[in-house]
Amino acid sequence: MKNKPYHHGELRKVLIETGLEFIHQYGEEKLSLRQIAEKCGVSNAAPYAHFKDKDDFINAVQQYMMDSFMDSLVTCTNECRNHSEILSELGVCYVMFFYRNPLYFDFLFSRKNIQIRLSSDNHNNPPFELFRKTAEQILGERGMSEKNIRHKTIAMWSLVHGLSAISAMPGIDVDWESEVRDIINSIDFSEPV
Amino acid sequence: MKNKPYHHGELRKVLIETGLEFIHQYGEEKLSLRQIAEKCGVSNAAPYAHFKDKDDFINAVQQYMMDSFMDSLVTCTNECRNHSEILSELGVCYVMFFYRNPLYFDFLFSRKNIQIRLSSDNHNNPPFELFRKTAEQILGERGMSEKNIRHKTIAMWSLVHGLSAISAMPGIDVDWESEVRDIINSIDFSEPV
DNA sequence: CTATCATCTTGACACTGATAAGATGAAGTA
DNA sequence: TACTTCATCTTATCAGTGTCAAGATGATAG
Repeated sequence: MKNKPYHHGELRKVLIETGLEFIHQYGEEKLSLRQIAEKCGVSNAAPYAHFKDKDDFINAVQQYMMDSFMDSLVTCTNECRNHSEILSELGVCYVMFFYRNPLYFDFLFSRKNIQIRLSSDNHNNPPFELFRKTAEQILGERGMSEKNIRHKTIAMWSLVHGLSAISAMPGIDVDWESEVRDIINSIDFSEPV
Repeated sequence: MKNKPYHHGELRKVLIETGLEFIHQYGEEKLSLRQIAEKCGVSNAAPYAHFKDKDDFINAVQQYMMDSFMDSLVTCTNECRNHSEILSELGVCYVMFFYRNPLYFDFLFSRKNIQIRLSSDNHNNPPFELFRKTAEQILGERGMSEKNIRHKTIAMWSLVHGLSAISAMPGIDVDWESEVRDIINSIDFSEPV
């Protein structure tokens, strides 16, 4: 039980977690590095020992959040027993994550943040990569052409991503999860046109 | 040719247009009201005669941008000659708007901005409303059930909205428009499952 | 010609991100 | 033990921001 030791010990980690909690409640645009530092009981300049600037800090928080998002997606695919439903289950998991954490959506996918994470061929987007791999496997087993697989994959991810955007908007309080499942299942992705 | 008259004349309009141009180039998060005022040749407090605060200004710019976005969508539906293709053409128009103006996407649809525009039943979203009306008309003509229409409509809008999110990401330089058309057409929205 | 009042300027305030200079103390070295 | 080193943290300071109060301007109406 330390009583304010001069060296915090795990300040970097605590700063990130405090920032994450703050964004969960108030959103990125309200975040001030000085306030986060104060909440952690350190001076305003302390964070600069661990982060180059505010963008660097925001980036670290985003990395942290992206990891937790990816964890829930991977867990979902591992737990899914019915192989044929894995794509739609992955989609529901994706959407519900942002239904539960609406303020995360803008933060994770805003152009300002994502341009750090996307390479020039836009294939360095972790959730999209997971989708792509899963979809290619499922659809490939059914003998779909490569071009068709690509289109279906992008379509499936776009649908899910767009549903997430809706889920992150204010004022949705119906039984959204079951409707999301119905919507995703209402589109047949498995057959070529 | 006025030489700096004390009263600008149409400052409000010029501020909005300057803000729009700035966001087009640099994005919302870089925007400073003082800089916009300086670009317009007025003092830092001048905007406060026309806007309550920065949020109010941002909101006005967003309204302006939303109107121009809606204009291009409505024009698209009016110009579409082939009735059966109207939905997919509307989708392509939607997506390509953000392909041409990537920084507009976050600005128009970020939770921070959109919560001003969405009522509690989330049916006050102009582009979604246009989609809904169009889809209900097209799909209704084919005798689809009401529930199915709702699901297909949300699915179609989600797909298009998600594709827009991709289009607004950096590093997409292939022949995106034709691929977007293929992707949208690869999904059959007209038949119930 | 005068009064009104929206519009604009000046000057100030608190807050922010950022940096420099110095204080602290943990960990290694003699 | 005593000394050195160096990442970590504090204090002080800077420029830039949103915002407001007080006052200057001048278009417009009476």
